[in-house]
Amino acid sequence: MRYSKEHKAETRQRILDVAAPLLRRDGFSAVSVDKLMRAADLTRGGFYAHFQSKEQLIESILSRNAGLVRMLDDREGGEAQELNAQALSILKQYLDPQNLDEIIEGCPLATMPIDATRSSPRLRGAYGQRFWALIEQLKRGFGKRKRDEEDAIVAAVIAVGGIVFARATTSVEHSAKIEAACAKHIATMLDAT
Amino acid sequence: MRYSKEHKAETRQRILDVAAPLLRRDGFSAVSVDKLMRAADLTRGGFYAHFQSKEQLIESILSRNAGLVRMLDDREGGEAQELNAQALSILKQYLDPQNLDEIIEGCPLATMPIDATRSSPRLRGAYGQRFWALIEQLKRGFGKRKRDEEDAIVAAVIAVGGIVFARATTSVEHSAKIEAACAKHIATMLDAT
DNA sequence: ACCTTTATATGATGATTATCATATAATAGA
DNA sequence: TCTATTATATGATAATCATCATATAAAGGT
Repeated sequence: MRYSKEHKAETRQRILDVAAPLLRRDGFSAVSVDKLMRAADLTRGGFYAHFQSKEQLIESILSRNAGLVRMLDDREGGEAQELNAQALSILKQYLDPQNLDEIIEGCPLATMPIDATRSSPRLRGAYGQRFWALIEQLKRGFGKRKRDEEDAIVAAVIAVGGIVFARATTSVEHSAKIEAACAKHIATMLDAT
Repeated sequence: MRYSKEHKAETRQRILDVAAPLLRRDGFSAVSVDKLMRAADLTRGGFYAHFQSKEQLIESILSRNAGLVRMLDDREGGEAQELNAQALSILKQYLDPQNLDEIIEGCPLATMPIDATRSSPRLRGAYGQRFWALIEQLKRGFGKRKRDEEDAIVAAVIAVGGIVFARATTSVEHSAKIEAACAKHIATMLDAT
């Protein structure tokens, strides 16, 4: 080997890190291999030494923990009560209008659901697994009632959906109202648990 | 004029009707002018006699009432109580797993939020207005409490978001669970109103 | 210092894109 | 029947796409 042992792995990682936010912002079809490699200070030719195809790159990105799922993953352990409080605090932060462009651009769940819907079963499956991982994480903090899972599903839909729809309008007033209503409703749900 | 007076208007309408489901299913960028005109049994050249640009066609489509908004629009009038019951029944139908591909493919709110997010302010504004129209319609049936609007927002996010995320996975079990949990939660919310 | 192996770059392919200029076809009014 | 006018079709442009074959460059082991 002529390049240092880690060189290729580092480059691969760099491609992933550079491509991920581009794909979230512009969508699967608007980000060409050429663009993303240029963004990583490389040229398109080398891409296929790291990934079999553009689809496989996207799958790698969809399969990583990121955005809201990662935020919840980073919680410390604790009793259900405490996990619940942590989740609530994270969801509030997630739904803070100040983060609409910042944090939120980093969350694949909120930025790629329709891209995933229109993609191959493979990619749709990868997205679905991440969404379900979110639900499982929310369940962790809940009590042992029958409606655990249902409440976790609804909380996930409200949190991520709130971002999706808040982003899909030009009215900052409407955006703020959507986020505030979603945050409040989640707080009510989690408090009542 | 050599063609009958209505001819051109009819053709324009046909283009809109054919293009709308294509755009919802495949997204703004995947539907070329060529494809959509062929689907309307025409050729790409004529397109620009009807629309200034592809963007303007999309704006026309986003501005029409369709999907869930139309379903609620078609309600008969009545007292708040009755409007509320009608809305609940419509939302249940909307969230019925049986309709995931059928009715749902027709709802721009559930199929285009991310396309809108990534588009010009003009298109994002058109989408946002339709989403807010849904919220206004849901408010109609509610009581006069302070939380009217907040509840309507949350109901809208759960209904449309439920469809968005149910569609974004390959697992029919997960899809069904998401839709069921969303339908049940909306029922609880509206009953309590 | 050099050679061999591997990472990246260059150049090319054939397909597809939005848009427009120009050509054709269709028919209402004369 | 003919003509003037308008709706649609054809052909072209320059850009972009994913992918690959081939060329170059980089540096570890000798």
